[in-house]
Amino acid sequence: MKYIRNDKAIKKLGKKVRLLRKEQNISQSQLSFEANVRINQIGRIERGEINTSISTIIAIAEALNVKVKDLFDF
Amino acid sequence: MKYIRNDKAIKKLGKKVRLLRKEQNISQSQLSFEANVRINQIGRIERGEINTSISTIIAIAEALNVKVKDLFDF
DNA sequence: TTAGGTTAACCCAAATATGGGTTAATATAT
DNA sequence: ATATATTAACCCATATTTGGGTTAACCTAA
Repeated sequence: MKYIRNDKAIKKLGKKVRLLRKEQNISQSQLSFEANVRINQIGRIERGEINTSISTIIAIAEALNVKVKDLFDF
Repeated sequence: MKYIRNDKAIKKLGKKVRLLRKEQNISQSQLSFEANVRINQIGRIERGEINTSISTIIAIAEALNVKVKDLFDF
């Protein structure tokens, strides 16, 4: 991951997504469908494995019915 | 831009970056140096041309001395 | 006008994310 | 214990970002 400058924040973001998803009692599969992001990506994002894009994060935030800024309040 | 689902938000983000940069009276070149992101990327992000990564946005936020969430308050 | 600084607009190679699929592991319920 | 659902962990091809560079356009001051 040569272009990743801050993997701690990426992991925090992943945990935040997982937390919000769990709070709403939905599976990765359901979030995948709602956000139109492949379940592979959802998993990788939650595990903090990838440096995902703004567009993907926006789609996930919308699917979780939260503001994008709520995913970054750390 | 096949993976971009929300180009309006990407354009808003670019405008926000440019606004904050102008407010601090620094050039793209200076922001590029501070964030360790190439000036090409800074320009493309400000113009809303690309769907940049979380890592790059975090680096830019830090260079602008703002919270990441401040870039998404729209 | 001229020089210098700033930004835009290209090009290319490499790194990474994404989509799409499969299979294994793990948890959960019956 | 046995299904069933959920998640992890792979693989690959393709799309996109990023780095790195160059050149042009535009502005501003000397």
